[in-house]
Amino acid sequence: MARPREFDEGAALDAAMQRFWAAGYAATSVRELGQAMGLGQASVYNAFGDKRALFIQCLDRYLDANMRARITRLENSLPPRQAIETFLREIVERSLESRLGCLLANAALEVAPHDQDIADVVAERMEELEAFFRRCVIAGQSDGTISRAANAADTAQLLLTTVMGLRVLARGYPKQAVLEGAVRQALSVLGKPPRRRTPRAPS
Amino acid sequence: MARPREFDEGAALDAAMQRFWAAGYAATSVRELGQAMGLGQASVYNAFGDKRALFIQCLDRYLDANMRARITRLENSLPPRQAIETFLREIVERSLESRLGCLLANAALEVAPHDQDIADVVAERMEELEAFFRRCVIAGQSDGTISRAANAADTAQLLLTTVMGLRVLARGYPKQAVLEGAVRQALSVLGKPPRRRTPRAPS
DNA sequence: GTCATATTGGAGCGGACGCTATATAATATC
DNA sequence: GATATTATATAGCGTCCGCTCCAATATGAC
Repeated sequence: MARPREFDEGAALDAAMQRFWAAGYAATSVRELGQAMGLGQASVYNAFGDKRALFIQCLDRYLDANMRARITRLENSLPPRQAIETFLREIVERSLESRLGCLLANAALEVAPHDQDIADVVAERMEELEAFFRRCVIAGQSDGTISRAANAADTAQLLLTTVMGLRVLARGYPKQAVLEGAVRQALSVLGKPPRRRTPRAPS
Repeated sequence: MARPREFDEGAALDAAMQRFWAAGYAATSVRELGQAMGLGQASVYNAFGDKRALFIQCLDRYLDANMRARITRLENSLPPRQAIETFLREIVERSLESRLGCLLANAALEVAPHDQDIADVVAERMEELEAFFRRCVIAGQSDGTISRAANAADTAQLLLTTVMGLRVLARGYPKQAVLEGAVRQALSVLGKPPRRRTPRAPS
């Protein structure tokens, strides 16, 4: 009953996401976004609302495509301890490839303190990541691959904090030795990795 | 030989620093800065150069007055393990008081990737904080208050990462239980705190 | 006091900002 | 094919941006 869109909304959102990711919210203009998306400004506003609404859609898309997809993939394909280890190691890999860091961390610092809606999204997703770590720790303690000495909630909170810290370092102090050392030491709180197939929990 | 300044440069820098700290670099205009500093724009440019130069001066001032001063104070007044513990606990306290976070972390995410000079400052100061933690860990291992099981460099890197992560959470997910749990678990890598006055190192 | 120098307030530069109004083009329905 | 509806392109709205010019003002050196 009307003229159809000439562009792929998903691809356009991806392009906008990349700009916000690289340059931040305030430093990215709607004109730049439109250019990156291959759209005129009118189409941007027509399809996605204003700049803030577009940012929220980009943030959601980023989190679904990156964080949540990674959680699902690792949780379904690896035993819990390895899921944690792989999660952190993948972040180090990405951080050494580029200085983009993490759009969630960037948004948490730049936008969340001044925008309640975005703050809610950020908090919700951080909680989601924390919950993933907590599930993994508890499962690992059950199957004997993670020490029962450490409190699961505390460990999950440290892992969340470590991820966010790594993302800051990725943009501001991207030294391989630092990232890898931090991860190595963070993982040490899980206890020594099991050498046998079905090791006993220490206590 | 000329008309003197009518304002206190330090106080003006402090006022500008607060604005950058709270709102970020891009989202703070020179007009706002001048207003907060009690200066006309001409005086701002005359005394501090352009916006970017002013930001760098604010960042330096922030780091000297906060990070470096704290390092010096703790290192001179406390034994090494307590210096680490107090550093982290003070950050948690500050994070629960306000959502300001840390100007260094904010700058690392927002500005460093696009400005080499600022990136250099950021990296330099991160290295400084890392070195503080490393000194403390090594000293604590010498006096027996910190376990020798953990690698000192790795531990310092984890502590640096934890600090940066806490600063992200402060702005985006400021839950007391999360901050405290993360710190508790991060400190656990130092080994159990000594109960006796002069405990032995474990090995 | 005179002069040279530096600071200050205010006006304003050119340009980019977020966003919108309007007019045209393209489609599904009937 | 006429109509209703949406998408696109262009132009432009008012505002704020970083920054500068300029006249007025206030000091130290002589």
